[in-house]
Amino acid sequence: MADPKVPRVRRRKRMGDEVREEALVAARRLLLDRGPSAVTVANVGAAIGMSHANVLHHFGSAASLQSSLMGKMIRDLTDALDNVVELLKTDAAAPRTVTDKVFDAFDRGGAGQLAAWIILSGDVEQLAPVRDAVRALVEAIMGQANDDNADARVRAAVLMMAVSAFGDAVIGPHLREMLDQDERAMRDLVTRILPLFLLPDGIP
Amino acid sequence: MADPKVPRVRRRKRMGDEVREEALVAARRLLLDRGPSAVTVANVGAAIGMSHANVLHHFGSAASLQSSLMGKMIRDLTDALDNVVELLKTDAAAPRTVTDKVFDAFDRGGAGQLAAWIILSGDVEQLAPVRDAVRALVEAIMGQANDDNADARVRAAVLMMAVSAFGDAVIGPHLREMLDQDERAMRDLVTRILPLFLLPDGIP
DNA sequence: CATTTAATTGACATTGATGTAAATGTAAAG
DNA sequence: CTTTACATTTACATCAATGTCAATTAAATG
Repeated sequence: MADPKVPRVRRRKRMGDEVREEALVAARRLLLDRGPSAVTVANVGAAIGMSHANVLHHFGSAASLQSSLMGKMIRDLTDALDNVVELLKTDAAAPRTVTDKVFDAFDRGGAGQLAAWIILSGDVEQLAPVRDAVRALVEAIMGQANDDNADARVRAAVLMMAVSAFGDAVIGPHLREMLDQDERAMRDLVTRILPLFLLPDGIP
Repeated sequence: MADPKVPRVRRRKRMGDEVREEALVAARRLLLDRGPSAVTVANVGAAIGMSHANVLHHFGSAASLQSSLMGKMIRDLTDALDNVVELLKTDAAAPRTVTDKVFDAFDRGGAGQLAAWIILSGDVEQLAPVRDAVRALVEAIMGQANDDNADARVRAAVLMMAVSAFGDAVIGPHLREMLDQDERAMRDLVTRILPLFLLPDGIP
C-alpha cells in the first residue's frame, strides 16, 4: 500500500512528541518540587491530565521517562555552558559575566539538583555530555590567558567555577541563610577570585 | 511488684540499641553504594541478617529509620566541624589543616551525599544542627583575624569553604576526572584562597 | 466514506515496600 | 522455677508503582 513513496507528513506523529515534551516539563516540576521519588508515571500522567498507561505508551517504561528527563536537563546544562563558550569566543567577557552564566547554568531549571540526583542514583554515564562542555570551556578561557603553561591553571579555574556553581545551586541557599549571606555571595567570591587564575604567577 | 525503686540496670535494653546501631551502619552503606531508593527496611534487614519486620519493630516505621539515618550522619558532620572549632581554639592552625578537615567532614561517611539527599527529598529541617556548627566555625576563625569588620569576610570564607567542600564531595570526583585534575585540586585551591579572606583589605 | 494508524483509556496482573498480628524464643528479675 | 519484658519470626494485609492487554476514540489518508 501507499504506492507513491513520497514522505508522508503525518501531523499526527507530532502529537507524540508534544506529549513527551509536556510530560518532561511536568516531570521536571515534580522533581524540583517534591523530589526524585515523586517522578512516577502516575504523577506525571495526573499532572498533564492523562492516564498513566498513556504515559507509559509514549515512553516505553518508567525508567525511560526518567532517563529522558535526565537527558533533557543535562542537555539544558551543556547548552548553557556552550553559550558561555560562544560568549568567550566572540567577546572578551568580564569575569563577572562568565561566573554569572556558569552559576546560572547550574541554577536554571534545577540542573544542580538534577546532577545530584544522577550522582546519588549512580547513573553517572548520563553526565558524559558535561565532559565536552567543561573541556570546551577550558579551551575558550585559554584564549584569554597568553602564557605557556596556562593550561593547568585554567583547568583549575574551571573546576573551581563548576564545583562552586554546583554546590551553590544545591546547598547554597541553605548555607547562605545559615551565614546571613547575600544571595549573590558565592558568585561575587568566585568572580573576584577568578582573575587570579589567569595571572602567570598564579595565586599569591 | 519491684518493691525497691532501685534503678534496674536492664542490660537487655542495650540489645535494642545495638541492633539500631548495626542497622544504621548497614543503611548508610546501602545509601552510599546503591542510592537513596535502596534504603528500605527489607534491604537493611537482609544486610544484617534479620527479618524486615524486626527492623520495623526497632524503628517504628520506615520513615523513622530514614530519619534516624539522616540524624546520625548529620551528627557526624557537625561533630567533624566542631573538631575544627576545637582545633582553632587551642592552636592557630594552618589554612591547609582547616580546609582539609572541613573537606573531610563532607567527604567522610558520605556526609555530602547525605546532605544532597536531604535537600532533594525536602527534609531541610534535618540540616538545622549544621547551622550551629558553621556559626561556631565563624566564631573560631574570627579569633584569627584581628580587625574590626572581619565578621563579614569570615562569614564569606566559611560559606566558600562549606560550599566548596560539599560540591567537591558530591560532584568533585566526576568534574576532577573530566578536567584531569588531582584528587586534592579543590582542597589546594581553597587552601590558597582562604588566607586572602583574613587580610583586612580583602581579596585583591 | 472506508481504512489505517496511533493515541487513549480502563481493567487487570505483578511486584516491591510497608505495616500488622499472632506465635515463639529468650534472657533477666523475682 | 515462674514471670515478665522484649526480641524475633512467620504469615498475612495493604498500598503504590509498574507494566500488559484489549477495546475505544480520533485523526489522517486513500
